[in-house]
Amino acid sequence: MPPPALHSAVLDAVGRAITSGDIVPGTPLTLESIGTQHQVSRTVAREVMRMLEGLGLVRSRRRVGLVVLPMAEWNVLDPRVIRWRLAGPGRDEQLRTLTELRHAVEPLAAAGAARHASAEQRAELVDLADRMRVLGARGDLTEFLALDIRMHELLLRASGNEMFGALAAVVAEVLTGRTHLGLMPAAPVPEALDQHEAVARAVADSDAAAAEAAMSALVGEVRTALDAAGPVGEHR
Amino acid sequence: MPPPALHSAVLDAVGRAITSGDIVPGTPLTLESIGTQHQVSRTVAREVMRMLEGLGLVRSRRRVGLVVLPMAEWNVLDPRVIRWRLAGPGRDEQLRTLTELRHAVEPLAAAGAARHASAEQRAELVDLADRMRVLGARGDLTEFLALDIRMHELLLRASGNEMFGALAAVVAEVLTGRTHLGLMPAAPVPEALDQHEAVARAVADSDAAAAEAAMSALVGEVRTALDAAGPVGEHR
DNA sequence: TCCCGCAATTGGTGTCACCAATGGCTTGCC
DNA sequence: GGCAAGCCATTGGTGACACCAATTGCGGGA
Repeated sequence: MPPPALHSAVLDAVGRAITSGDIVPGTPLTLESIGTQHQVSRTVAREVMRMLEGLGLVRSRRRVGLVVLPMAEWNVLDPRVIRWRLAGPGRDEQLRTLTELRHAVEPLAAAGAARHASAEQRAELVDLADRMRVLGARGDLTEFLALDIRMHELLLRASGNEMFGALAAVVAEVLTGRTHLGLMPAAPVPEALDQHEAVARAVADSDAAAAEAAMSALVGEVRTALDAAGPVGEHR
Repeated sequence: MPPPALHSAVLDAVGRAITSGDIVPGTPLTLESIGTQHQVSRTVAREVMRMLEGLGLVRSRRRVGLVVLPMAEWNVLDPRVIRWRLAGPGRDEQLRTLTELRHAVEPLAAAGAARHASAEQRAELVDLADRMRVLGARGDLTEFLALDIRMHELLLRASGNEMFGALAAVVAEVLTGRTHLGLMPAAPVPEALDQHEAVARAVADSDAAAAEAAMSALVGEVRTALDAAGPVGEHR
């Protein structure tokens, strides 16, 4: 329903080219080259450039053009950057680091949710866990994914800390990426279902310590599963 | 040395106005109004708008203009947003949530650094801790701040996880904000110096568990100090 | 030969005028 | 009173322009 939006298409193309490594850091681009390359006017190239600058992918310098920045400067927590990088090479490494981040954040967020969640939120969490079990048994991965995302988003947003809430988009990208990349088993393993239910229950019971432990176990499980499934990115 | 850059000044002004709450979510802006308000052409207003859109502060809709989004949509992890919000009302709440985020992330990052840091990085950490002790005793807050930032950035970047590294800018904003807002004691408390040194030592010794514990204690200290210092934002 | 300084070139920065598309709002018909 | 059609404000996109800073390369002097 939103019209294709020209500049966002160009942004996507250039963003992918940079994050995938097709354009090496240090390479200078020009508005002219972007414009002609994507059949687009100078003005929209400028807007795209501003957005890329906001994502930390490039820096604009006079007389020199847009220099592509090294990865250390990238806004690797921005959902767009995550999506691009999950689609390119190094997605295993990407999933590893993101899962580690989840391991740091989500247990504390679950504990926070156990303390601060509203009655409606607690009820929805339990309901979600139940429906996940049903859908998991049926093997409907896309619907399961939607519930999974919803549950983690709910937990992060109910944590009483907007910083955790801001990471909901990150987790959503990770989950969808993991599913679409075929890294999920055909049917969710029973442990995962149990752990989701344990988290929901602990939050519903306002048991912060239990919620934190359950969430920690859940993400830890994901971590070992990732290590077992795709140890492709052997580095050093 | 970078020229003042016109659009970034406008971005700053509008960003501050939104994050401070002067412009309530739902309010429609127009490029025209932004342009005339800041004596700037429509084109640069458009670029500013694109950046604000990237920060999740506004969404642009045809025929309506730019609608200011609710706080839940904001990119609260972006350093610019953090700086703006730390300068406005609600900075206590802001510091609380950011410190909680640090509590989640920095201990794990320290553990990672103990495993992955290079020899140079380990040496610099120990050196930084030593110099912090010297400067702390002398009471030079601004120099101390620089070392503090450097140390935390080093730890996050050496963690072996770029996601943690991306939070270095966030931590830097928190530390500078805390100092410039006068929330630091005239001279750093001895405990803080000890804990920084303990972290540096543990990382140098490749003792991940000790590094994690020391960092957890350090951030925990900050947390209780904040609670004690400024319980202004009594909410519920 | 080497270094310093000056000047030309290049490409971002900012402005302007214009047209296309769209969607909220109003008007008017049924 | 409800619904449909058309108006028009406002963004989306293009092209051309003046301006200025920094890079680069040329030339002259030591």
